[in-house]
Amino acid sequence: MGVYEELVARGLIAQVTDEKEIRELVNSGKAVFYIGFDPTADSLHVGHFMALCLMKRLQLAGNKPIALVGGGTGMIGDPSGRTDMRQMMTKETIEHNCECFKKQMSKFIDFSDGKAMMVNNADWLLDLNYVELLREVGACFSVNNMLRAECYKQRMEKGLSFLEFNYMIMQSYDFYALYQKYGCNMQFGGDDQWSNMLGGTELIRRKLGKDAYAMTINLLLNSEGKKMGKTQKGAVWLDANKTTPFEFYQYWRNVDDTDVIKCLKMLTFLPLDEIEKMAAWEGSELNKAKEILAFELTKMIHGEDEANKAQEGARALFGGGANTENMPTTELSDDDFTDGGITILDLLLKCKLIPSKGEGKRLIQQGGVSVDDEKVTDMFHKVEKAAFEKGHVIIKKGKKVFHKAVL
RNA sequence: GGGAGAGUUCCCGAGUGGCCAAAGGGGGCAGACUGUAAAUCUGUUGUCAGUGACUUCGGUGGUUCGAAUCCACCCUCUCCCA
Repeated sequence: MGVYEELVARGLIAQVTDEKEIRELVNSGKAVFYIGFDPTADSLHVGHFMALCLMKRLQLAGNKPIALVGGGTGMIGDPSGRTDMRQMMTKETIEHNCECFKKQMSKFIDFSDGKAMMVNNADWLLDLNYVELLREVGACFSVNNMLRAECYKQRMEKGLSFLEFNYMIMQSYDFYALYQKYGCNMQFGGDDQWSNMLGGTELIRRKLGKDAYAMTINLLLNSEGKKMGKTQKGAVWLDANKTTPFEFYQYWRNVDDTDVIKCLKMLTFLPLDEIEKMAAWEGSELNKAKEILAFELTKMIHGEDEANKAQEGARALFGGGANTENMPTTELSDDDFTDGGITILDLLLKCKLIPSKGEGKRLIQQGGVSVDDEKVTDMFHKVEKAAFEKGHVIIKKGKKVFHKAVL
């Protein structure tokens, strides 16, 4: 089985421009491909991770990846699939984010000995001259076609500014530039990028008379059709400071039954036949598969040590015993105490477990708070300093959120 | 440039002088049931020292005892015409 077949079997491939050509190119390790990442935040998230995995898989098969950081396209903002305009970012933010991306990427992809490259499209996009650009590529784009692009559909109703409309041209130009500079003959991206990518192949064909290919990856959607890797707090980040390894582990440990196998296939490097065996598991047995998924992913991103810690921590907490070692922790100082104690509401607030006292009261009234395994029923409850004699106090919010407060 | 319409709480969306911290839905949070799952059911969902006070209906002023609601100006967006 070649890489291409494996990608198909894992459910990663969404659309391709020319299946036969691409299969041959990829399987023979002759592809020089790029994936673009726009610096919309200071950390990569799960969606990016999937793209990086794909890069890795292809690299292992002998193909050469180019990771493109969108220092230039980030100045425009991609309107694909969005209903409103992106907030414009300052140059400084973009540059900062690019740096963060670079660091994270080099953890996954081997950039040594020219096995892979990292480029920034700011290097060529920012120097473009408007009139020259129009004369060079403007004639190659049909506004009629662009307006028909699926990814702008929503924006045709709510409004699309000229700024964002140009995003497709910038991305197409990237592909065109990379083709000429580095012989990049293929582009990968999320399925929402399809029209932008076609813009690039079209441009290369028209300007250079050469064929280039595009392939999109299925977006990681859960059974309800929503993008995975998002929580109510925002994205699940790869940066340990933004999403702790434990939180990261828990996110995957808690995916829906219906999504486990799909995630294993799409995100992990476990052999397909192993995953197929897990697919036969039923009922609560699936919990084992979820543990494997959570462990594998945490290992890839935060290393084996962190993955072990997260797993042990989770097992201990949910298994009954209290392993407090890797729990999120808040340090309290003497100032937080009055008359030798701290009220439960202040304590929750201090640990950032509640955004307001009103919410804290509700939690307590509904029986969602425990301190050292004792349910708190009184909203004026005071935690005495004596409770900290052993060094810490364990607060449980709801069923799954544990927090340690130390003095 | 001319004309029409819209902007409400996390999101969608009712409300058109006092009974409005603002219907309904979604989402979130908590409880029950479970497998740290889903589905379902229940409660809850502006802030605070909670029989009360304070801030919130695009912005700024105004009318009024009283404004999300009326008036003026401004900003943003959509649609039609050029």
